[in-house]
Amino acid sequence: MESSDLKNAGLKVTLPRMKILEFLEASNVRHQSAEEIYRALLGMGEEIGLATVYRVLTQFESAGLVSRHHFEGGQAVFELNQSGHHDHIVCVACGKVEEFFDETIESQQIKIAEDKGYQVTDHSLTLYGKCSDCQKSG
Amino acid sequence: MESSDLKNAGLKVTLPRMKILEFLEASNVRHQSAEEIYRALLGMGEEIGLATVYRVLTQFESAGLVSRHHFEGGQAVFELNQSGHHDHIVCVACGKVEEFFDETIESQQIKIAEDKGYQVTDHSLTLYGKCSDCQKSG
DNA sequence: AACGTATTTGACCATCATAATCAGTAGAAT
DNA sequence: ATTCTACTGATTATGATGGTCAAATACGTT
Repeated sequence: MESSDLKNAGLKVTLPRMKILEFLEASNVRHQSAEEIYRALLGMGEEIGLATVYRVLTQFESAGLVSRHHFEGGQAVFELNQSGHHDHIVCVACGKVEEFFDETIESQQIKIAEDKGYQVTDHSLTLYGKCSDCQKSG
Repeated sequence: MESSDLKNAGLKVTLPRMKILEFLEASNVRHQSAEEIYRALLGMGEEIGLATVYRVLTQFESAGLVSRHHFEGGQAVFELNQSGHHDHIVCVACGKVEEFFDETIESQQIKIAEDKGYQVTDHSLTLYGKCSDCQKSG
């Protein structure tokens, strides 16, 4: 149930927040920009403002419900935090985003940081390349 | 000599380009935003426009002379491509940026991409954490 | 269920980083 | 030196996102 997610996150249960959360959960596209989410909701006949979408997504991020990624290109994309941590591989031709998790890389990152005296709080790893489909067609 | 760098890159040798390249080579700060570079040049008494700095840095990037990084925070930072490829670790407290290169991570990235059928063209890996100095003081 | 208050919303404007325009200027080829 | 074209710089435009504020709404209390 989504409303409990919102309550657990310390957010008042409001219509726009519910709509956005429901949309993210129902959508089969995992990485979407604020603008895309906004347009999708408009297209579904929902009355919502773009500013609200930005605000709510930022609140969701602070609450740990979503993650914000800055791939190449202007807009940030948001994804629901349902599975655990993972990194991304982005097709530079079609924009498709896939996820992966690699224990070797994860532990190596920690080790590197420790060697340099850093306490890691976060990291971002994104691979860019051409997916198999785009290699054939392009 | 810098002018040959510009010629090799297919760029006409002009005063602003020389000034920016010289500045980057002379500076002991390796990662700087367009605005920072602009202000530094102004401070040195150079007459240059901000638009030119942005334009030239973008040209340098296309020519492979510099790399552009989007760490957290609004502006992109630029760095001269003098050493080979490396990744970054950024202190979230003081903003200090260090560089590292790890063969294990590099090869593992290629392997992951290949397993998924991707042809890697690029990647970006940035670790965020607290450096040893900032751990002590805060 | 109705009320009251503090939060939230949405329309609009502000801002920030960066790109585009365009008239004037400066490289470089003749 | 002249001419042609690419470059520069001031300004304006743009696109993503945050701030403002009056109107609307959620939710604890009666």
